[in-house]
Amino acid sequence: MDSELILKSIARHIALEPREEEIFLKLLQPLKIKRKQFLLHRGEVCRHAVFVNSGCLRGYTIDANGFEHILSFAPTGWWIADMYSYITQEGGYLNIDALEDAQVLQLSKEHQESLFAQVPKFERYYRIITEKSLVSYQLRTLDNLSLTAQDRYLNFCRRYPSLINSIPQKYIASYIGVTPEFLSKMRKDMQKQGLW
Amino acid sequence: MDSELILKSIARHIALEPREEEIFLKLLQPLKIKRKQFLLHRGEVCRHAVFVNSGCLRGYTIDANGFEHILSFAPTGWWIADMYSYITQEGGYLNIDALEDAQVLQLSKEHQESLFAQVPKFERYYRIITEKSLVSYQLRTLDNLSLTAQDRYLNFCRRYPSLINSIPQKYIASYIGVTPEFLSKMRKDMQKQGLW
DNA sequence: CGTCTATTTGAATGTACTCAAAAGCGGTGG
DNA sequence: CCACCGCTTTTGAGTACATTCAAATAGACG
Repeated sequence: MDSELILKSIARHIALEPREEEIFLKLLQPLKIKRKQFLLHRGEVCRHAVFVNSGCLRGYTIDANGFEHILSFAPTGWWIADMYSYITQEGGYLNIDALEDAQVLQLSKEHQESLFAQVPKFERYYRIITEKSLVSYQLRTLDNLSLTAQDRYLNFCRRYPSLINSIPQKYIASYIGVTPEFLSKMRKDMQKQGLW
Repeated sequence: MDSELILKSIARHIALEPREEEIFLKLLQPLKIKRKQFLLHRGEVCRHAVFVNSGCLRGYTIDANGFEHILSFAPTGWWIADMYSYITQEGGYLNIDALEDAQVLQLSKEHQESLFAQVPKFERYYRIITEKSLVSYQLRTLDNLSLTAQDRYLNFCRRYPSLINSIPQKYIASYIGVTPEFLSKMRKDMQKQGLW
């Protein structure tokens, strides 16, 4: 199990003693996922928070007309879960699958509670990363309210530069809330305008 | 200072001893705000998280064309802040003002840290309410990606029934991401269709 | 009661979508 | 190693949802 990345990620927010690191690592369950494989289907209970050691996952819904809408990408170094379901332990609304072969570390809800009991500092860690995630969804909400599709795309490129050339364009369209056809046309226009 | 509501609100997530309640309440600073009065201007540092004891506040941005976009309402019993600014203590992007005369309790960032040091349970409380807030922004993001304006309005009515008849309609339009004119037309259509 | 703000209404416009089809690209097997 | 297949991207024409701008009406607060 490769634990270097996750420990580094945690060290940015709280300081752990070797003993505490050990407690934490023992609660994690490594898992390999192939491209297109599902970690979670809508309606299931999300029993784990998942840290991505390598590869890239996505969380998305399917609407009444059968269209996919991507809520989040989780490239290397990110956490992903159906937060609603993880918190309530009721059936969720997200599908989670892999865009590329991936290696992840899973932390079950029970193990997380056990972790909080043994090493209360982790309450702080998860509070802080939840706060940061909250802020990014707030910014995204404001983007959706105030920006044109073109500006949302430019923002996406600034925020996720590593994804632009590593995932199919249609997923970016789905994330920013336009059709793949329209994103294609926008990009063509942007090239003509020299914005690209 | 009226502390009943905030204590009840906290009791839903963590159990406090009388001593701990006392520590907490001493860190709060009560404040009265009149309608249209600002608690925070964009660019300022958000030094307090604010709990609304009575009245209603809103957080919003103004875009490049001068249009307001409401990120959040905070009716009685809710917290509000410019989370980005509160976390980083750098200049924020939100304006916060009162839609009605309000009474609030302010918790400064410094006092919050002091609270965490004295009563670590509060890490848990703020983690949990941040998680819930995160989920609601995730749902809102999915609504923005997948629903028509009419369905976003219907969702708003289900989620904030108390606001529908207590705040000007144009603020609801701003929150769901349409112009006031269009919301007015939608409502008329919905009445014709008998959806209302 | 008067004034200021919010809401409604209508016509013209624009941004993004739908549907259909062609072109491009990448992986896999022969 | 090339050819084929499936998936992604591009292109185009027609359409729909929502906006803009302007003006009239309604409503709320001092």
